[in-house]
Amino acid sequence: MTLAYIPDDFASRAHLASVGDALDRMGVRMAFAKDEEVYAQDDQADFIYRVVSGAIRTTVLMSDGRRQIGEFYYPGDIFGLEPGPDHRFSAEALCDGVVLVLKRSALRAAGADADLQAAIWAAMTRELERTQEHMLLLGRKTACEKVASFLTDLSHRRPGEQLDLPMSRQDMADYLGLTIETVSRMLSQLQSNSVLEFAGCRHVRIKNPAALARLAQ
Amino acid sequence: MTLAYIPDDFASRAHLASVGDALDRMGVRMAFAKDEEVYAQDDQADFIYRVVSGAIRTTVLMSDGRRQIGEFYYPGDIFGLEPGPDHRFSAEALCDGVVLVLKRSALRAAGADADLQAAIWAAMTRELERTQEHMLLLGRKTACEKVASFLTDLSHRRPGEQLDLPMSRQDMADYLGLTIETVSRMLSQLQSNSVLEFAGCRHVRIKNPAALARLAQ
DNA sequence: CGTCATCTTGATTACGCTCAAGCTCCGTGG
DNA sequence: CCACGGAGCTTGAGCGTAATCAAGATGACG
Repeated sequence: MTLAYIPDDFASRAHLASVGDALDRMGVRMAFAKDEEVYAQDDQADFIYRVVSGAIRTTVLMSDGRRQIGEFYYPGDIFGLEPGPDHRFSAEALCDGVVLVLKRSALRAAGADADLQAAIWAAMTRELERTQEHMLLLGRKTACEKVASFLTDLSHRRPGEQLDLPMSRQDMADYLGLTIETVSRMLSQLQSNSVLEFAGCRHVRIKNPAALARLAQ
Repeated sequence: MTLAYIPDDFASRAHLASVGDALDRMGVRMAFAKDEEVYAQDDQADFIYRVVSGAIRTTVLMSDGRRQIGEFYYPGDIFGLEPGPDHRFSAEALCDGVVLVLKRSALRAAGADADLQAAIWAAMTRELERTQEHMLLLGRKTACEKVASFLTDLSHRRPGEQLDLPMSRQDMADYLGLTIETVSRMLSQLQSNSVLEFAGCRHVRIKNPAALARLAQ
């Protein structure tokens, strides 16, 4: 990890935070290389983070190496919010990117910046909603529904003509509770059904969003 | 649902909340019958709840009837905490029981009751930790590991010589992302391996907690 | 004591996993 | 610019775990 940018009057600005995007003004920009760790499991949860560019995954490991991905985060998303004192998941960069980092104590010291507090509260809300939706997916959906749900969700979070996938098939598999082979098969099947069209394995166009949403249940 | 107990000077006491258990003094006791709904999916999340007796499950349904149970709550547990404006899951009584209910606005009006705030924060922390552990279970554990994890967890939350299960096999299955048949088979297997001993299908004794914990991974 | 929901057990099926080749694509260096 | 190499992806064959379908057994309650 390398410091990409530190505001020159970081400390003195803290108390001025009141309007607009406090994170932008108070935070420190840090660049992360692909697969670099932003924070580790059991680290103290002293900071909050926002993705500037690139993408982030949060993961938990079992002793035998089985892995579960908790969530993917894209530019604009806030992550690292945990009410407890330490992180239960680790966070890593999916690809090279930049993250804005803000110490929680600085946040408290700055007092009630209404906008920032609202943004954090909104992020916690989204976080919980997504986690609960993820539990339903893991517990009760079929492989096809899982993959369709994943793509539908991603397309809503990253609108655009073409969807590009910053994560590997292994990352998708560990997010969906599947194997890479099953993920690959489902994607191939969706392509042969004319729901998707791939232009290289990391670039998809959703040809039939309605059908995809239907398959996602 | 029936009102079981309303403090006679409910309103006047609110501003006195400062030490001890504010929930006890400010909350309203309500009795729920087995399978009765405490709150519904998409209800406004205006209240927080604490189990006094009995047990509660939170559930989410798919359109075709598939069900996922988010969590079980036992006496002393706080539930219904959601940062968003409405509930994503519904909550129902597993068996007849009593729940203490406190309106959030009353909570805010009462100001900073340090003990209560700390209890709520601790509950949110536990909630998130449990949810993340639950995701790992749903996504990456085998049927046997799921059942063993469930019993190990339950035994820690409800210590005692004998463990009694307030939920049906269907509830366990919907919590673990399995079918009732698989749950039943795993329990039978654990009994034949002398890890468990049943005295009726709702009462278990854990004969070998170490083995159970090992199977839970 | 009888009835019915709930739970257990058995037989069979199927979905997704494992193991095993190939293939693609991308970066690298000649 | 193209050949090479290798990680990551796809596809195939066979298997295994858990689901489904189908009887029975248990036990709670009137």
